[in-house]
This record gives sequence, structure tokens and C-alpha cells, in this order.
Amino acid sequence: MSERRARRTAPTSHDVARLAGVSQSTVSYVMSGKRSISAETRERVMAAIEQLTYQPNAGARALRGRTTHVIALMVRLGERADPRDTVPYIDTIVEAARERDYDVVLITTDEGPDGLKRMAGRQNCDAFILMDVAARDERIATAAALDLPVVLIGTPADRAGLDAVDYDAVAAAEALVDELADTGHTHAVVLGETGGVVPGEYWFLSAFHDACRDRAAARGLAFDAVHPDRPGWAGVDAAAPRLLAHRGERLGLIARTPQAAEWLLQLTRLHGLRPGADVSVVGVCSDAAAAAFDPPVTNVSAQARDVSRKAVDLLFERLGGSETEPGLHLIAPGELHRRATTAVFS
Amino acid sequence: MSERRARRTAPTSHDVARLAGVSQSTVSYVMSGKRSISAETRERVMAAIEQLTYQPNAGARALRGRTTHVIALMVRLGERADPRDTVPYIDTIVEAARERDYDVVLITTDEGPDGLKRMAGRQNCDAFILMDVAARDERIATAAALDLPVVLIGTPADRAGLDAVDYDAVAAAEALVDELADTGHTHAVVLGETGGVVPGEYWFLSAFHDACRDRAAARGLAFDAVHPDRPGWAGVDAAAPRLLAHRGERLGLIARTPQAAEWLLQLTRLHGLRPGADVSVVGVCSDAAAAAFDPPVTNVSAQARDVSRKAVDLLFERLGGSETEPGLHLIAPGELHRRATTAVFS
DNA sequence: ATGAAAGCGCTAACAG
DNA sequence: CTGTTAGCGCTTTCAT
Repeated sequence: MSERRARRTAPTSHDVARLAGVSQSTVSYVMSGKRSISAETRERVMAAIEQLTYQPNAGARALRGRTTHVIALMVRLGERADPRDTVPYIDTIVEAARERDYDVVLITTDEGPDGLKRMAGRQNCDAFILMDVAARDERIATAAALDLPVVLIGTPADRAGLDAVDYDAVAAAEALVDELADTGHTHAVVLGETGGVVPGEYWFLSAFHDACRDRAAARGLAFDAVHPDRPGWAGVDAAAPRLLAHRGERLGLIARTPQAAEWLLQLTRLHGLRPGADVSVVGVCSDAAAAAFDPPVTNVSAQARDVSRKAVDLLFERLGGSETEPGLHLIAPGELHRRATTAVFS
Repeated sequence: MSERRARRTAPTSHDVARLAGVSQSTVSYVMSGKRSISAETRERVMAAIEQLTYQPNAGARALRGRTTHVIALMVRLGERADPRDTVPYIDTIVEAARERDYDVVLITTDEGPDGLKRMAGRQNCDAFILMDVAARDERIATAAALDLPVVLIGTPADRAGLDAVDYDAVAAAEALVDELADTGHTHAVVLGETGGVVPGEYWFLSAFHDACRDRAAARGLAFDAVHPDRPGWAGVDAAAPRLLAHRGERLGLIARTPQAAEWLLQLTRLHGLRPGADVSVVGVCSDAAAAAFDPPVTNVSAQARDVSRKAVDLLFERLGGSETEPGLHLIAPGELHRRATTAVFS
């Protein structure tokens, strides 16, 4: 009766070396490609690796090579964040990291600066990406002192010399207002934040609203920004009188998020207005989500994937030793796509 | 001019030992508490740790102690998954792991079985949690052969001897149908899946629908399950005739997800029906989300947090060496909460 | 109650 | 082109 060992211990590079009849360091060099190996030796080693299904031990690698092949991603996951906004970032970051054979450890903003100190202090990771960066964010000073590459996603008041990537909310706002202006609208109303979000807490909120206001003024549209005082649909519903105050005129409604677009569609329908005929709804939204609405919503793309890719690219440049001046990298919105919810007035 | 060193090297337990005037192994024992230390020595060591802000090197620990303090969480993040359904699980798992000083590496289902082999082979983690477990899931056989603790979230056809945790979709369905039966309804209609989801791909889908059908039959309600043939709201809208076929009678609509509940509310409103008076809408949904709807929706709680906590608890029992028989652990829905959308008929 | 010392599995400098 | 060797920082015997 073949008794299976309780816990088979994993093969090491030494086992591979023995099987291939070479020294252990040769195995290491075959894997890293850091010195030239005769074709014949390489093949024997590769065969042994295959046969034993050898994989290098991550702990030993990290210890000796002082590189963990892990990046830490700090993100807000609780009730205060909309998962639909954050998951595309996470997904893309994990994907881009894996392409470089890096793994991603997920930590939450709840851990605050101490979480960063822990990960760096224990040498659990080689670099950080911080999401949900607020205008004043206590994590930034800690992160900047860490002596490890850090990329912020968002625009803080003070980058503290770190790289940052953000969506160009100003360009997005201008594209949306321009769409309304170009199609003969006379009034633009932007649906503001619905939760208890403090204005100015996040750069992109105030930047988006300010840019809407300024562009509307420049293009000669009357403008209003409506911030519901209750969260969720109930708040939007209650704000209907102000949102639709100018429903008799050539009114365009602006949504900063897919959720806002959905609420605005629902609102207009409920009040007997046909989006694309009596009123326009335009917003920031992925192209896929925009096309999936009924009716499809005129949008500029939110570019979560481009922002994330840029963040990972920057991070790996730093890991590769790049010493260029850190900066803020704004990702332009995609082209505006006119869909069914743009009403074209003479 | 004090030149700052380019890269300050992290303090080691050896540095702590020197500063405290003890041997390096004593530092280790102070940290692990695995042998008794005189109060005086402990204090000196602790002070040195404090002073140097020493943190143990994770790689060295993993190498020597053969335990990484990392669990790998494999989850579906792409377009096919609704982030609102998955993030509460992720959040709770990260939180529960951190309580035990474990970190969580996030990998995606896209990596498939090879992702599991990689993490286990390189000894990147001590254990696995697999989410989005389908009825037949190619990851399971691989996971079961891994010789590391694994907990599944979901109910596969074959657990292959692994632990699994799932929401009791049958109990949830029964509670919802009972609510309709108890309040005098004569017809129950459940909104089915809207994407291209293959029926039977996931246990909880078919289990929920089957349980609705069976309970409706047992309680004497006419029953229908409507599966829109287009995704999103458009599909629901198109299915309106069938969903509302019995609007003249005592009709109750059942939603398996918050998204479905939102669509059903929208649908009824659009067709001039008042939820809670002309028609009922009941569904599976977190209490918070249910209360936030307008009007608040009668619900049984989805218990994402309880499921996740149970999964992590099980995992750590296994990591602690528990040899009890692995099983499927069903988490009961919370009490049904009757809110504004239950219409009470005579 | 403490110290000394052996190695975990790997990388990279040094020696041919 | 390849082998030998010295650690990385820690946990854990073995010794006192």
C-alpha cells in the first residue's frame, strides 16, 4: 500500500540542479538569463524544471534579491465608495501588474498611514499605488517618506514630490458643456454629489463643477449646480423642481457618474420628458455603460483603465530606476460620443 | 552638510539585539513569545524595537518559518461580474484577514487553475479563498490537489473534499414567497437573470428560482419566472408584458439582487403601479440598500459579510491544523424586513 | 532564562 | 561557459 507522505515538500533549485547534473547557481542563471548558458545545458535544466514542476520560492527570492514582486494597492472598499467606480481600476492594476509577473496585495484606506509603514517596514512589497486620494490626505506625507516608489491616483493639494495620475475632469466637463452649446442649448444643470461629500474634499469634484460653470459662462449658457441634500435617488427626486426648473427651455443635464446619468434618465422619464427630444442628458461614463443605457447616453469616457495603466507604467519606470522629475499626469477623456440623449435644437 | 544616505537599509533583529545588549535569538523570542523572558530583558528589547522602529522582514520569515502570512483571494473582476455584489465580500475578507495579521493577495479568475499553481508553487501564500465558484469549476480539482487550505465561496456540484460557504438561497426564496403568501397575494413572479447567464452555471441561481417555484406551489400562488433575453434595463423593459401580465390581480414581484429590485421599482412606476399598494416588490438585498430605495423595499438580507467571515474563520481553523470533516456551510438570510413595498391584501 | 549556531532557498560576486 | 561560496534575516534546535 503506497502511503502518501503527509506533506510533500516543494522541489528546490538544488533538486533541479542534481537532476540536471549542474550546479545550483546554473539553475538560477538559467531562470534569470543573467549570463550566457550553452544551449545543451539550458535544455537539460529546463527539462528538469519541467519534470519537477519547479517554481522558485518567493520568500527566498525576496530575502536574497530584496525584491518581493509585489505591489501594494491601497483602496477604499467600505460603504463610502461606489464599487462600480473602483473595481475597474483594481481590475486593470492587477492585470497590468501580472503582465510583469507582479502580484497585488490589497489593503484598505482604513489602515491609513500605518498600513503603508507596515507593508514597507516588513518589506512586504516593492511599491505602492494609493487610490481615493483626497485633496488633503494624511497618507501622502508618510508615503513620500517611504523610500519606495509610490504612485497616487487622484490629485492632492500637495503631491509631496510623488507621481500622480488622474482623469482630466476639466477636459471632460468642457467637452460635455460644449456638446450642449453646439446643439443649441440655453441652460446647463449639473447634478452634484448626493452623499455627505464635503465639497473640496476631492479635487475632481470641485474641478468638474467649476469647469462646467466656467465653460457654460464662456459659451453663454445659463448654469446651475444642484447638490441634493439627501443621499441616493430620494435626494435626486426631491431636487427635481430645481433640476428641471428650466424644462420649458433648451435644457441639458450633466452627470458626472453613471449613477447620476441613470438617476437623471429616471427623473426625466418620471416627469414626462423625453431625453434626446425635450431635454438632453450627457455625462461621464464608460462607453460600454453609456451604450447600455436605455436610451444610450451621450458621454465622454471615464478612462478608468487608461488611468490605471498609466499608474502602473509609472510605477514600473520608478522600479526600473527612472529618476525623472515626478509629476501629475492627466489622462484625457475619450472623444465625446453623441448618442440618443442629445437633443439637437435648430 | 549632512549627506543623506541614498537608501537607508532597514534595521534587522540583529541591530535590535546589539542595541538591547542581548543575543539575536532573544529578540526573536521576545517577538514570538515562544519562551519565557525576564521582564527586564523584554523591556530593553521592546525599547530597542521601538527606537529603531524595527519590523521583521517578511521574506526571511517566510523562508525560515514556511508561513507567508498571506492568503490569496481569487475573484472575478471583469465585465461579467457586478462589482456591487463582490466588493462587500472582498472588503470583509481583507478586514478579517488583517485582524489575524494576514494580508490578502488579489488574483482574478482569469488566471484560472494556473494562478493557483503559481501562488502555491512559489509559496506566495498560505491558503486560498475562491469566489464565483460555478457549478462545474475547473479550479476546484487543482485547488484540492494543492495541499494548502482552501475555502470556496459558492456551491459547486463537486466540492472535491474542500470547505465551502454559501448563502442559503433556498431559505431566502422561501422567506420572500412566504411574505407574499402571508399578505394575501395570488401571483408571484421572479425576475430572472438578465445577462447571457447559462441557467445551472451557478447553483444559487437555479436553487433560488426552483425554491421560489416550489414554495409558490406549496402556498397556492400562481408563479412565473421571467428571464429577459437582453441584458440590462432594456431587457427588463422589454419583458414588461410578461412581468406585469397579472397586474390586475394580487401580484408580487421577486428580485434576487438589488439591481433587480431597482429595475422592478422603475418598471412598476413607469407603468403607473404603486409598489406597496397595487403591487409588491420583495427581494434579496442588504438591509442598508433596501432601506435606501425609494420607497424602501421589503427584503431578506444578502449576508455577504457573514458568508465572508465564515469563510475566513474556516480557513484559519484549517491553518490552525483542524482536521474536521470539510463541509458545505450555508449562511441563513437575516430576518425578513417588511418595508414600504409590501402590499397587504385583506 | 539566555546564547550560539545551523540553515531555510535563493542571488550574485568571485574564480576559474 | 560553468562551479564554488558567501550571505540575505529570520526561527529553532542544542547547549548551558
